[in-house]
Amino acid sequence: MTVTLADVAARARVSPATVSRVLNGNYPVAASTRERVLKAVDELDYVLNGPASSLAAATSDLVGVLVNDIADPFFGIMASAAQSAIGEGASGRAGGEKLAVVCNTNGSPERELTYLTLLQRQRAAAVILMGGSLEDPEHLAATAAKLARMAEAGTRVVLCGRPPVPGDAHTAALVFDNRAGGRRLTEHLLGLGHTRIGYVAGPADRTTTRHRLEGHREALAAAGVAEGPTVHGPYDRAAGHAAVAELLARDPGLTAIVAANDTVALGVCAALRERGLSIPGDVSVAGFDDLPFSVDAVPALTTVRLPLHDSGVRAGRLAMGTEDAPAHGTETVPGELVVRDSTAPPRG
Amino acid sequence: MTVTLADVAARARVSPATVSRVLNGNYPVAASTRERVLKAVDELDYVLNGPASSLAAATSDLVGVLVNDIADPFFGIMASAAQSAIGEGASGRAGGEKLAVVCNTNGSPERELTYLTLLQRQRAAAVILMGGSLEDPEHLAATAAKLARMAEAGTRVVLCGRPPVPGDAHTAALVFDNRAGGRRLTEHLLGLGHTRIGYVAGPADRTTTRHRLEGHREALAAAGVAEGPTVHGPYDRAAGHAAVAELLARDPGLTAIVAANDTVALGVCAALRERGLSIPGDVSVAGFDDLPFSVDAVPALTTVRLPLHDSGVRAGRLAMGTEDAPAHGTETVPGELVVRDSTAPPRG
DNA sequence: TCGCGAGCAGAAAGCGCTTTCTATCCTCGA
DNA sequence: TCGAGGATAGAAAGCGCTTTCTGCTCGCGA
Repeated sequence: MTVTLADVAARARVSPATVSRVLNGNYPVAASTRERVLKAVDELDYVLNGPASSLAAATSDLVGVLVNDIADPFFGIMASAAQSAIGEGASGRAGGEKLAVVCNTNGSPERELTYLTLLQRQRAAAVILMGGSLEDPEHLAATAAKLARMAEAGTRVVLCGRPPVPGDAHTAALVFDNRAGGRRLTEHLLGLGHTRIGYVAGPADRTTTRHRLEGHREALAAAGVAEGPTVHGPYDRAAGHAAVAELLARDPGLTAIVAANDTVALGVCAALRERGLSIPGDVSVAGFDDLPFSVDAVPALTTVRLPLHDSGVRAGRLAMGTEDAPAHGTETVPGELVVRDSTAPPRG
Repeated sequence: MTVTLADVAARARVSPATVSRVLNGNYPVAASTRERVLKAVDELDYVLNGPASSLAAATSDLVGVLVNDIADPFFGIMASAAQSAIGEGASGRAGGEKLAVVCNTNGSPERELTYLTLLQRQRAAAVILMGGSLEDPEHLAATAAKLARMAEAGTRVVLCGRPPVPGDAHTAALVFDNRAGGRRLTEHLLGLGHTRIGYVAGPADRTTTRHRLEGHREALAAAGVAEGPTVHGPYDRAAGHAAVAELLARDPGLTAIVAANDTVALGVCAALRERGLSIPGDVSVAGFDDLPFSVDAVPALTTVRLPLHDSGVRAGRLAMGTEDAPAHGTETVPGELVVRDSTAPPRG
């Protein structure tokens, strides 16, 4: 029925052990023997049985990449970068081939845990968690426990764009400096002369949301400017679109709106236009992340650029063990303010 | 060290067989026994060993989703939809949990084959291939052979947005009617009065590219209008941006440009604006796919909407066996022309 | 010439689970 | 009261691979 190692061994007139060694290339095998084995493999069209080999070797070549929303380019870009870094890691020696798989949690804590368990079942070689996490203490604890357990079992754990787990010093973490980015963005607006600034935030219980918002407030406080209206919602266009009505209702004199991210900002822009307000003439708008489409928006979006691709690549390397973990386990990745056409001094 | 089935069995004072049956829920176990086992599982924090169980059962709970570019929302949306459909499939009986993993091929045939092999190694329960494929005969044959082999071994194979493999009647296929979509889009432009239409196509050797282009040409031929300049390039913004110069150089009198997809269209729009040309005043622009940002572009993009989400969900269900395959294995999924502000009658 | 170690191949013991086949215990119906 | 048969639980044989431990064969120095 299916071809097994033993079949190959028989055909090559060697023992199964030898075939295994040829395939894994971690034990000396005479060139002539190797050749004979390889020929048999080829002739029989043999495919290694992954589960069997993982079982025997007690390791697997799976690397899990967990993202909150795979349809969001924010995650897509990071995941793609990580995946390519992981794929490249393979190019070296035989057997180094890792299967990077991305799992979509949809921001749901249960799914996150489910995927983690499934990955744990598979004895994944590494796991990368991308993007902000929920701040629910219970879920945080559950996740931390699970990750600790996995790390203990030899799975490398990497955090990318998510704050490090408090107690744990063993997982490498690349965290985006959302707070500083948020601060800088608002400082830019304040510098332009805005004093009535609305804020469309992400879901209230996410780290990313909180940090960006805190940065915003820091800037406001430092300048002695009162905080404007804030609305929470998901990280999508519809949320931005819907938020505008509420923001304007709460303060019709708003001259600027900061959005949770670029996607939300696009929604804000659309809603503003529908109301006949010009950008940045009537209202300035700013986003976050600098996603690819942001430069093409009209007007082009002022935003904070995050090194999504680079971080993804580094996360992938960390997962492969190709790159050393940052000094204290955690490295803060700064964002860069990108000023474009959607922000300008307030009218008058 | 690690907790095994036997440990749980010992603690629950039953045989390993019984524990296995409780966990898989496919054999009658007395309620009291089950409870005892579950308690032991919980107390010991036992996690099933995936490889071992896959080996013994000769199946696994992995479902592979291959996409060309995970950073592209076109794929992100489909993959996300498929993944949620696959996750839901689990909700029923215990043990139905499948791990949907998305693999990024970057449009590279080698990587596609590599991932397929890796999935084959893992004895994946199903594989979904998303998006157009390369038209290289050799690669096509290699892929077809591999898929046939996998199907034979019990892996369900689903194609989504990719033409069916010629010889094979066993794999379900959802194919987008790119040709009809392309035709309709160009008919719309012709109806508006355009006769000098440029085309920014995708990579020359992809099915998606060819079908859309053929539809375009059909419309042109039917109307007796001569074909305008065509430029090939990747499916990204930069390609659209770069193509404009060449298109205009070849025919400075162009009144409309059709892009391979919305992302490319965005690049076209940006380049047009940089040259001081207005849209649709000077040049009409049309895209394809109706990605989320297209409605927010200024002007909003005329495009062809593909039911990306729905198709993804259906592909997921097909992979789970939750939905019956279409009658002849293949189903053609139509696109819908969406007319927005980026197209208008040519000036004068 | 003999012995020793390097170099290579094989034997065999699992890895942790599933599943068939068996054994046991009841519960009924006659 | 006895036997048949349903309902559960256990024993044990693998699933296909990796890897340790052994064993053999040479080549070379003494």
